[in-house]
Amino acid sequence: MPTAAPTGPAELADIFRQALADAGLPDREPVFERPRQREHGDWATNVALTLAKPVGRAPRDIAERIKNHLVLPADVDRVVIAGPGFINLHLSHVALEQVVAASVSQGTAWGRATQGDARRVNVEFVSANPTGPLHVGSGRWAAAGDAIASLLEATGWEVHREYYLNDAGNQLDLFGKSVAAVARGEQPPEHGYRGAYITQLAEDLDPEALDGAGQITEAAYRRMLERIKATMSSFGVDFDEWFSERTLHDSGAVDDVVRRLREGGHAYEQDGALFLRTADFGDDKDRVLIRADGRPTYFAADCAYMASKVERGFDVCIYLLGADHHGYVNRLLAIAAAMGLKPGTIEVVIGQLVNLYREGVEIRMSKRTGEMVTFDELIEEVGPDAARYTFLRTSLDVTLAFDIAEVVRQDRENPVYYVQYSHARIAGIMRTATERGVAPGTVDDARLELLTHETEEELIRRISTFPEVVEYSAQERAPHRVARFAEELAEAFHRFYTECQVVGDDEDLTRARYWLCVSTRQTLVNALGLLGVSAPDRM
RNA sequence: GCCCGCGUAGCUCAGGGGAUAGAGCGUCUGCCUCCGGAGCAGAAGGCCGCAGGUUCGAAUCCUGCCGCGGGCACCA
Repeated sequence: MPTAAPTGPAELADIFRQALADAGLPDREPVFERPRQREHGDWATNVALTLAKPVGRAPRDIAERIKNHLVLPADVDRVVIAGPGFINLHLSHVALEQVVAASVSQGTAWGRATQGDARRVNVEFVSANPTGPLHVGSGRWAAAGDAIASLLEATGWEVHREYYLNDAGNQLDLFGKSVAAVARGEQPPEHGYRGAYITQLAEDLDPEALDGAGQITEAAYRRMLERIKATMSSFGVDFDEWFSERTLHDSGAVDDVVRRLREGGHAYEQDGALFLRTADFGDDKDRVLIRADGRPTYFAADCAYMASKVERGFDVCIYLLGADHHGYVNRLLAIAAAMGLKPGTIEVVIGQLVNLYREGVEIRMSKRTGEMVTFDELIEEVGPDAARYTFLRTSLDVTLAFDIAEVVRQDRENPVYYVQYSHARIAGIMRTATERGVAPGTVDDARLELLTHETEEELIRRISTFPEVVEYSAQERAPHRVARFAEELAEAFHRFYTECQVVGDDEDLTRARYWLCVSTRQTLVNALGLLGVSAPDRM
């Protein structure tokens, strides 16, 4: 049984480059892609098309010349010149058998890749102010940040998941004052916090027992933090670190970074305040580090926070921010430039916001009145799997229309169940196989060459693309690619299932199909795992 | 006004410069003596916002315009 991997784009590129040289054609890096149409084979390259102009010959003629000089490995069955001059490669059945064997033997490592020297990446996400419960919008960042982190882990990065806690400054004070006011039976201050959770906090925290507003603030903050942690935990997101802004002030890190920026010549005083020349590095205007009254701004803490990340040894720091914070991108990059960081060290990923609907009717959330659907409530209503999947199947570049009624419905309206159902179905087949006394043997002994039904080959081809999907999704910070892949994989499986009886009279065929099921199940588990969605054996 | 994102089927959305633009939902038609029908097969439904440009080739890249969302503090 073959254990090697099928020929991929990297090997093909080398082979084609050699052919170009042997054919006396100019050197060019051939790009291989997966053709959309099945008839166009497993890999296609347009290299002949790109050479047509410089060489001054028809693309199909060039393709013919390249083809005549190709020295191909055994698992490439056919080379076909098609259309305007594409060179299509068809892999043999042995290549498919290799995929089944490899996915089974690699198990949870299937689809993962390693880097020579594991580089460290900090992924910071959610980081909502601890002045209220997380709202639904934060759910998108929780799901996406966690999935991006998982994707980076799967491609060989050493990943640190981090939540930045704004536990210093005006907003927290205002939050404390709001709770204290309500506890005394007064109205919260103007622009203060209100809503049921404030009332609840005011009732729970006895102002008599707490000496002054400072302690109320502290107690209320602790409660909110615990609630946020509980929410993240119930959603299955596990942060390596809850980084406190206070520590930056208390340790002198803020003063430090301000001093360093000043020494670097990037800061100046005006109107009694200290400004950082962020405009020199692409920002719209310079930003205040130290206010005229001597207090550092939130922006100064941001500088210290970035410095902390770099000092902690991260090669890359990803900030996942909502579109309502996109104005921060340039100033964050400007800080990085002012600190002399290598380009690419700081990377900001922007996600568009979430609009909530119920049965097509938009639910307007108002922070001012405190009326909103909290993330807790959403998880409670739709469950963590459906919530995660819905957040993740759409590109972060698109404003998400999250219809609670649709997501909560446990039927085919929700793609997450379609994917999970395929896994449960496989588990069901496994149970049947056991009941009927099937002895599957090992994948290496199975006669995988029997898997020649069209739906079997399609399923294996789909499985074979999983490592590429993982790599591309990680590189593009695009977890929705994994979700879409899972849907396509589930579809391929359901078609196979409809056409092919797994547990049947033919023992060899039963064993071969059994291992194809194992391969599919492993791929589903690995894909859903990257998204933080469970793969249930029964539904 | 400036900055960011989006505009693709009735709705929600995929689509990595390639070949005949896809899926789910909704609508319509079929498929359960057989491993899970939360499934499968099929039909209908598209000037890919508009106009230019680059390219052998543009839904994809560039420019302009239109529309929608978000952002433009010595708040965080």
